[in-house]
Amino acid sequence: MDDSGETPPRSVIRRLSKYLFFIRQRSSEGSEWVLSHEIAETLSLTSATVRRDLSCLDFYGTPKRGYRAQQLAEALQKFLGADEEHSVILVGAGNLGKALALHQGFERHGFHIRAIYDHDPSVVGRRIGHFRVRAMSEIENDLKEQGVGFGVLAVPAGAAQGVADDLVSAGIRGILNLSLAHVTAPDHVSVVDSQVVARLQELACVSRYSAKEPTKPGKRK
Amino acid sequence: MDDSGETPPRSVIRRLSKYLFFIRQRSSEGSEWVLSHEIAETLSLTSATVRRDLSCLDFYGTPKRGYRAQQLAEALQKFLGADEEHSVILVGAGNLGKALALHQGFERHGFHIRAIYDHDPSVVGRRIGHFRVRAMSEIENDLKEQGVGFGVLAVPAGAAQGVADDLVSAGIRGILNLSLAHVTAPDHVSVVDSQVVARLQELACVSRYSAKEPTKPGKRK
DNA sequence: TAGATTGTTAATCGATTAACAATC
DNA sequence: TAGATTGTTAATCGATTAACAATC
Repeated sequence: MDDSGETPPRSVIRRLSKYLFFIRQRSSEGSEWVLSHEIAETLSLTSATVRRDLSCLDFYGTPKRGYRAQQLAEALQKFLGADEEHSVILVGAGNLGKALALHQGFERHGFHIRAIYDHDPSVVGRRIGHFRVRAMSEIENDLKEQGVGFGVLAVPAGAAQGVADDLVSAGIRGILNLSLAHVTAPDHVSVVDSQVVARLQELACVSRYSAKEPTKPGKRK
Repeated sequence: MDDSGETPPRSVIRRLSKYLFFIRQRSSEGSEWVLSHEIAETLSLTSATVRRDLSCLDFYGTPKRGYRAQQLAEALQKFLGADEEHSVILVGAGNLGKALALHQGFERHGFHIRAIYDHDPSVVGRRIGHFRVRAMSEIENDLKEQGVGFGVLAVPAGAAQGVADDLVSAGIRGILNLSLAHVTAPDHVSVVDSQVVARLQELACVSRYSAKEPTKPGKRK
């Protein structure tokens, strides 16, 4: 059943994105139908989890046939907002910020970088791709004029919370935090973390422990 | 008590990294002691979670004083392997791979990039910083000679699983997957995901739903 | 000592999964 | 129809947290 109104947990949202990715692929290969246990096997899950996750959607499968791939993809896109265009501003024009600005991945998924900002006066005005780095002080006005959605924090850890506060008071809708600092915001502004180095550290730690337990049948896939 | 031998869940490992980050900061500011509820408040957790997490360590606090910052930092470093140097190879010399190679963050946390590989013959041999891109076919020998630890997948989604398989058979210890594809590996090789665009999608989805529920006292911080 | 914080147990909460009636 | 898969309930599992004895 459709629990409209209830925010699904992040774990579910994350899986739904993966389902969408897989189903688009299957659909482009010409499959008309997809089964819950096919999705599950591909993504190392159980079919019960897949069916339960899909029950968030206002879309139903057909016993014995499965889910219509094309239509399921559309329902997922709509639910996730993956069919919409989003505006993004990038704060921090260091190596990381530059890389993101030049990386095609954002555009390809509907996230359009509207501007890049930096604190450092000697960086303001420089070119990065087709952008010219703007001063932090311009954020507030820019957002007012353009009604921008999300802010990406590619600044040093020490500066992250301060910048986040500025973005919040400028009316940002959500923050993607790439710094190692913990960033908080009021309830109406979501914060999502994405730190490559932190994931590497996690990998190093996980692998050191799994190496210690020789060949215990693995719980962690 | 110290559960040595038990692999701690990834959620705990992730938090422990954050504790380490915070405690180093506190320590560098001159604090001799840290309290569980200080850590908790800073990171939006409860003090019970912090104390329970820290009980994985072979290190104990002192009732009424808290934890010695310097020593707790050392215990965390040792537990997480954050005091060790790690070798990493990078597969994929596109925009993302280039950015990581030039980004100082890896080095600064003890992850040394040993080599960069690419599938495309027209890219092999090119310079990226002080690296020269190597051919995929050289991975196996290189790993044998140098005993490399972790592989970072910065390749297109369609190529990810294939490259992962190659890394596994070459004896890699763990894989950091930056592609949108789901990647699997045998139990003894851990896979950790880190996809910036996926986190942006998550943010867009979360914020769209939190916007709908007007001012219900927020569960999600 | 009195008061506060730790380490840990037991209770709660939420997420995953097994199982099965409904159904094509 | 017989067989297979969905949607959903109930059971299980694991993670978080409240609560408190131990202790400095």
